[in-house]
Amino acid sequence: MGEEHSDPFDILLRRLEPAHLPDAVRHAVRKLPAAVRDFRPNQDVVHEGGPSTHCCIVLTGWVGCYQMLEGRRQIVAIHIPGDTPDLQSLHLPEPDFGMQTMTVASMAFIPHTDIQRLIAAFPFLGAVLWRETLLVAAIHRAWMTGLGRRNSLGRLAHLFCELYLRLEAIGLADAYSMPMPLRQYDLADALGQTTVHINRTLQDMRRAGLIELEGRQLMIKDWQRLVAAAEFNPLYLHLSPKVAEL
Amino acid sequence: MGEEHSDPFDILLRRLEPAHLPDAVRHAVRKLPAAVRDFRPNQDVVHEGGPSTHCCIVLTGWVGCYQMLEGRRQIVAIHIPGDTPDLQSLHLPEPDFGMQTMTVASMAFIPHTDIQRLIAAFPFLGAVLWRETLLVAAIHRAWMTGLGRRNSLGRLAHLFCELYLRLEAIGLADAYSMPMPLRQYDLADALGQTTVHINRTLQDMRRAGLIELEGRQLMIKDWQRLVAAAEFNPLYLHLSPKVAEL
DNA sequence: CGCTGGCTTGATAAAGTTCAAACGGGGTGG
DNA sequence: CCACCCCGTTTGAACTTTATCAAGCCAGCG
Repeated sequence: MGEEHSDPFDILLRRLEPAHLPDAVRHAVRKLPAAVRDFRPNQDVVHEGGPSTHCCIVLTGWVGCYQMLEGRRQIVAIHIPGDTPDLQSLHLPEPDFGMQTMTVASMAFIPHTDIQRLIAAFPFLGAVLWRETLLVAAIHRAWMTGLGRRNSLGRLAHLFCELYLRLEAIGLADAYSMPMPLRQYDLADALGQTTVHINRTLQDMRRAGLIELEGRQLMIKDWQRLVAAAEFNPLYLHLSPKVAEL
Repeated sequence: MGEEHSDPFDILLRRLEPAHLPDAVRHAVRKLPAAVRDFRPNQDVVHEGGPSTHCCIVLTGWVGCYQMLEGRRQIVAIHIPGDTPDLQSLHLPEPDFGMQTMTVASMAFIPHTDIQRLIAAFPFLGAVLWRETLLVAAIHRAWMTGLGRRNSLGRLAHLFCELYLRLEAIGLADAYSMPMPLRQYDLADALGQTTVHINRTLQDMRRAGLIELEGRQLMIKDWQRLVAAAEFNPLYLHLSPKVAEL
């Protein structure tokens, strides 16, 4: 992984590319002050408690947002490079969830004040960031439907379909092959089940020839049947139209 | 219910009161063109398919947002008067969910173009509406955690706590008594369970002295124990501080 | 070589679903 | 005014899915 020390905003701007930000905005974004921090896996991303003062961008690695109940964890979002997991803190500074790395990861932190200033100067950027938060909410809704109405296999299948398309959109997956750094207990906590049951369902999926999964790499063996098993409709991801190809 | 024919924006502005919109903005909002429509219960709120061109405001009654899977429904949001269920359509015009009235209801519809114009003129209004969509997402997260990690009683208890506070905030509930127009099958579809099971759990809650529920009216008999059973933390609703009183 | 973290297996229990039928109250039409 | 019907609720019994508990496995690493 020849990780060249590039501008931390490359990945964000790539993510926002479909919005066709004007050059002026792109340049202004690049001038934002970003504090980059590196994390180990399973490390909490803490803002020293209290109201948030920064937003973060995932540069590399995967990050999960979660809520805790007595002894139980629910992962409410999984973020990949280019994502902005806590943009909501701009207007809801009191966080309602925690963030945790799922892998080795690096993140950039940008003060709210600077983002606000930029939005004031470029209202279009505000709209683009607003849209980002709406996409997160759309994914939340799809997850709710999975948690409420899909069985174990459907939930796993749906998550794999979603993550494949999201990774593919940023160039981190291709040819039905993708990284899958999540542990079985992460999958369990994202899908509202136990590790044991996830393990058994994964075996079912392998036996059914839907997927191959080993060494942190997931291969989708039969996209059509996986989509069918998931009752997956990519609409909610609002990706560029070329997804229709699949 | 002496339903005076008042300005459709009263309820919205009341909802947004904590934001302290300047008078100029309030007046501009009131001048927005609003088409008011009345609905029967269980009626779909259709935008004639295709991309949305309007946003709606719930004026009276309750409205649910839902996603369908083969033969199964998941309610992903419940909206009460003053709520704006599809603000997200401003930036994600392709809807990823349907809307359905849960009661007799009336709604106001406002063209995107007019809202966009107003946001351009008053960026502060844009921020306030953005925040509204973030609140919806925060509620989504709380629901996910319930769907994934709470048992039947916890889910019902949590929903009742949430709805009580939301209704109380707009003056539609008081003294631990609130309207509960949702049918048991609505509760089931919101909480990812079956009507039969919801029915049995409701009986448990009554027997435990947590609630009284009859004639579409819910009385919370023991707020403290209901909160405990729900593991309810009102933070995510971002209501005014006086909620701390409870 | 022995630990550790994550994966796998088995047996048992609990929570929730399914199917089917009955109940009950409010509204309607004869 | 009564009978009926409809919609939502309630009940029962059998069944599935998923959780729980506990132990074993296995590969990579220090």
